[in-house]
Amino acid sequence: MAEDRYYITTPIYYVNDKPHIGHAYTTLACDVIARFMRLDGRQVHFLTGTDEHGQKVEKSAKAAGVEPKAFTDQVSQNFRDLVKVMNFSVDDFIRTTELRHIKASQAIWDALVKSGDIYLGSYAGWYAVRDEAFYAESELVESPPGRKVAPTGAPVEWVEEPSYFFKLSAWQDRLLKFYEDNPQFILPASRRNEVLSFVKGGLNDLSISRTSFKWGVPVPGDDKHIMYVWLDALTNYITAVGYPDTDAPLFKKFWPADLHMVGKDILRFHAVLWPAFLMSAGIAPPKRVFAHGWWTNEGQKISKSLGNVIDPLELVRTYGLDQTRYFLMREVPFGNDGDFARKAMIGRINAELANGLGNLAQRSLSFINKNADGKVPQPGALTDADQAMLGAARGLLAKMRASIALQELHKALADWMDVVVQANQYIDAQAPWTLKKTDPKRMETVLYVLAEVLRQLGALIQPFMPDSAAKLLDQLGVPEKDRVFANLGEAGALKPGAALPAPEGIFPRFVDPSEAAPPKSPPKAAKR
RNA sequence: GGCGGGGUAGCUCAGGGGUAGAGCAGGGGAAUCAUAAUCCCUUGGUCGGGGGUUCAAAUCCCUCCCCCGCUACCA
Repeated sequence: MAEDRYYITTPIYYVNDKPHIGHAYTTLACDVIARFMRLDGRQVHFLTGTDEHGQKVEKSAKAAGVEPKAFTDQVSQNFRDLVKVMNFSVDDFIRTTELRHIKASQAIWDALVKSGDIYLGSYAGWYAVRDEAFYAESELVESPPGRKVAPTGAPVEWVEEPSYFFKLSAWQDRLLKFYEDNPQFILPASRRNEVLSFVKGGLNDLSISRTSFKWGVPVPGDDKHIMYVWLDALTNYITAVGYPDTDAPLFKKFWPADLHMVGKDILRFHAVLWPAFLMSAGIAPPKRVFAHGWWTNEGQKISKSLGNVIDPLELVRTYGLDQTRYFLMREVPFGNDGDFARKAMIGRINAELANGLGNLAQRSLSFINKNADGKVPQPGALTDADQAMLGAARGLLAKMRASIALQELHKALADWMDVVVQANQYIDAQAPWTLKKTDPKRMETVLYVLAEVLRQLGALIQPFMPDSAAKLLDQLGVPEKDRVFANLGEAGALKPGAALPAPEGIFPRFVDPSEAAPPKSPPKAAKR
């Protein structure tokens, strides 16, 4: 029996960025899981938000001539807009500049102090003014020989500033034990290995305060310091459920979180620092951190300097919302890096959505509309073929549930697609258009089976493509309240005789504008 | 350099001692309910190179070549 609650989070996004495909991808994966869990009967808390502190924000605000808070009010809106456009079903949107978060951050700080894991020391290192960054001794390069500079070529100087430290070094063994006791804390497994070897290599204490700028959460009792951004940022996950009030209803219900979804670039902060902070503060660590991969654009690494950043809003405009959601979840084994190729996108839309599910629904439903009086057909005795078809559709939930539990989102879609293909094979093999003339009763049975299969397919695709799934279920006359997974299988089977609305297309083919009307004879350049 | 993962059909990848697989692409055919969508059949690979163990190796061992990830404090 599955637990009836589920807490899932995205990272909080750094407001200095414009939302790009990476942000959309992370939150989309969470949205799919959150929707799946809700439909599967769980109470879900789905959190996203924005990280609004740090030196870069302070600088950007200054450059824009406004106070940091006014600046972040403005830019964090971009991320709230993304939530709307992508149809993300978030339950809470947290901002690190909110009072509740500042209180929570200071509270966890106090808890770390109380546990004896914080001490005052000084942070020293090679600092490059030009890069505004510290570099490790090992990162420095000699150029020209004898003179050490940053890998970026910037000159460095040795600087020291007072800083509070977290005794991370003391947590190595406890972290390793934690990983060992919770083998699925880090997924995919390959990432787990990386983290393990990193921790086994030894941990240094971590500088967790700064004095060089002001835009952050003040360290309790020492206003000259602000908290290190990562300690501040990670704390959002408990802020949102009521910390420091560990008796708060949300906290008691939802902590520890079931899943922190993150990009592979920030895995370590979540898989090493965060559990150490939490355990030190006497709070249970989350159950899982999943690190997903990155996208390339037509085989090219994405970067601002290359100018090939993918704008999710643009994708939605061009290909449609559900098509975009489907492609991102379907194209790549979740966890791996993937390539966004226009050709692949169009291929998926047309082959799987338009020709696969769309056409299956259209041919089935319009046949019912024309030949079964526009009502749910009356099934007779089921043949082996019928039962095999129904069995495949009704067995889908269990398969998809198993995949979603391990964040194998692509696998859930592959299993779903298998049933779409099987249904197209079924309709061809049963040929209701022939049965219409030879055995109308049998035809009704076949059509009923098809309608039932479509109902399962529609319900199960809701987490991935909410709007399109709703259209399909509308056409099957399934009331909104009956679209939860508890109604899959025989429990919520369609009632023969129920009137069905006239069907209409769900997924149009994507016609590539650049190929739509090829010129008959390419105009030859006039030579003269 | 160290640790880890990988190199299998044109493309993306699954398989992991016993007659080489899937999807897409390519070729042929059937059907005409449907968004000209669908279905069936099919071409195609000495499984990175070399060596070894074995009755038998894509699969185990050795070695070489190539690719990718991680190797601490920028979100």
